[in-house]
Amino acid sequence: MPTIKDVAKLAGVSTATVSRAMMNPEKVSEKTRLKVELAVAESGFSPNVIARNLRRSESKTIVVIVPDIANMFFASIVRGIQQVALNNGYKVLLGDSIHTVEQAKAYMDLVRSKQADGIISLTAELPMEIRQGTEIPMVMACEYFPGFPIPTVRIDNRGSAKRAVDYLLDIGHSRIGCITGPMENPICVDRKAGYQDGLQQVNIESDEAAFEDGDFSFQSGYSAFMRLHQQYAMTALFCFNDMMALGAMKAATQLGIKVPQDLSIVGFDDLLFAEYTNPELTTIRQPQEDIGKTAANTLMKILQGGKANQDTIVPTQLLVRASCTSPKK
Amino acid sequence: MPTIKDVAKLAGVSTATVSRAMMNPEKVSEKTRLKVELAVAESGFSPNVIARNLRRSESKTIVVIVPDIANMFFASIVRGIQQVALNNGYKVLLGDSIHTVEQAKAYMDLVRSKQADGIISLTAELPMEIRQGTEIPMVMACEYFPGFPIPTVRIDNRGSAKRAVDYLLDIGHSRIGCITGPMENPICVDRKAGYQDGLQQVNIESDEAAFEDGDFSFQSGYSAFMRLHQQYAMTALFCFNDMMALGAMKAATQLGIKVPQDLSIVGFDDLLFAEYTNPELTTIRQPQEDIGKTAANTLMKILQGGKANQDTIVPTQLLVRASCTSPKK
DNA sequence: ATAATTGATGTAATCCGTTACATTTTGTGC
DNA sequence: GCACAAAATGTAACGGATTACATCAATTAT
Repeated sequence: MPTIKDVAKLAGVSTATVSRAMMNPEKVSEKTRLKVELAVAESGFSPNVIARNLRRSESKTIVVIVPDIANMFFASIVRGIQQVALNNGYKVLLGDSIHTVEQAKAYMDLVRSKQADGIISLTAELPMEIRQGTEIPMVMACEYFPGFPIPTVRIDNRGSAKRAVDYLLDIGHSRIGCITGPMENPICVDRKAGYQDGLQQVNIESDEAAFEDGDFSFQSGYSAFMRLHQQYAMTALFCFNDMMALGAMKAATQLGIKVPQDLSIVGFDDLLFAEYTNPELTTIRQPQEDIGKTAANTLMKILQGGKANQDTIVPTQLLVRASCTSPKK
Repeated sequence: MPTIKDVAKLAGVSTATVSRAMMNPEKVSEKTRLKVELAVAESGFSPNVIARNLRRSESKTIVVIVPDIANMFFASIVRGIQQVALNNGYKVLLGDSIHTVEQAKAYMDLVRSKQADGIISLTAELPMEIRQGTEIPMVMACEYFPGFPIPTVRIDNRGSAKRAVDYLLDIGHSRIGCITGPMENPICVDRKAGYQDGLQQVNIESDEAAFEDGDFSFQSGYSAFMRLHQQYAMTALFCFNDMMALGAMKAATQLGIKVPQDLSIVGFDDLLFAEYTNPELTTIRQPQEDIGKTAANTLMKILQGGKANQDTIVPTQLLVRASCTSPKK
């Protein structure tokens, strides 16, 4: 592999001039620029970016921490991040933390060791240290910690959940089951509050028997419904994500409960498959790619030394599809 | 950020000794090792990996090129890769090529510019140059080019497709539609050949009207079935992936065609949701995580200077679920 | 006891661009 | 044609680790 020295020799100039010709073309004369370009082409020179990064002490790389790469919810967000990052000359290192704090910490250390410039975390399962602030340029997306000194990009979880429940109430339901996510997760607390807001508004008392915990997986939705079905008579079900909604739908079908005739189901996220379930799934749409782009833009701003919004809330949308109908009289 | 010099001063030794104490502890005396460790802890030193990489001229990073990160099929493969990479001290840079050769090339350039040591490509949409061999350490997974000098990890597409068709024939079907992928893709050619092998074995003539192309997306499965339904009377359908199978299932349902009573459907891949469709989808299981691990192990071997198997074929499995039944008499 | 070997440590070159500073060239104004 | 400013280019330090080689001390063999 040729180095900048080879190019310099070939072009008959100094390495400094070669560097300038490539980085700040306006700083060299037309003539030498052409000489250099020719020499670059002839030698097939490609700069060693590691050396550049060392000198500049930046890596032009950001790390995205996802708690579970196999969870489809994160895919489109990552794509959004990637687009913005690429446009700004950054690469994206994807880190699957597998829901462990240690892994997340390992990825955060990449910034300390200068291998990455900043982090976008799609999980709140992070080391405690950062609770009291961190020098690491960092943005959280989707998840958050209340009172956390890190910019976030997320949705109005409480309002969105209320929106879903309002819809079910509107079409006549009053006994609405709820499959939550892990309740130590703040966004789940918010969504549960939103669910309760909805009921409260029409003076229905919230019943603890209406809740079952899931962990956002298909499987957990399935088993949560199996439990819920035994403890709570309902005509509608609100799930904290689409995967659990699909799991619940399978469980209901197995139990001979017809969706939507006997049970209306609302999900959350609007994953790609939501339009292809049978029946099609009514859900709260999160603009995943937008969330990714916004988070990436926020991080870019921070990396350029600017101050970023502390919190950006992106809008959601209720998508009414075939999985809901009015309850039978 | 403290550097190795600071640590050296603090420990009262040379930088060389500090470096040795950390990299080859057996090369320094017990006593100095402890001094150094203490100094490292006290100063909070974390080595600048960029500097190390420059000196060593390696980056301990591999790039994974996926054609579409939002396609769930790749998620588990990436996870498998990531596990092996991490165990070997490598980071994973995820590159979404968005089905474009230019993007793929940009990611390949990371190796030339020393930002990455090797590549695992999950797509065959790569620059032509590599057809005649490449110096870049590289492995392809899932996809491949026939007669391509790059190690691959993949399944027996032809045999697996035949297996699916054999099953449908076994349970009594003889008119079997087929939704393919893009036919410029060699794995699609193989699967089509497998389909035809199956029919030929029982002396059924292959009918071009039985085929419709898709592009592996939900949407394309839906529209392909809408077209296919008009041109070919069938009792069973074989789709080249699960997403298209689900799209086709939706189309059939909308047309009043009952699955599996009126139409049996077999997919391909066994994505996570395949068990949760309604009815549950019969499919060919690809061991995605294994494919990822094997590909990563192969690349590791290459990076260590070893010779890797040219091709590794991993086994698939037919998973019989509820989306198939014998045709009505 | 002395030479030879082994082990521990230090010195300084090296990886390859970038960039502050010095120097030379070119250009402008009078 | 001269003085001076501006533009172009060169020289060399620098980033922060690793490592070949040199040096010195301790151990072993003879």
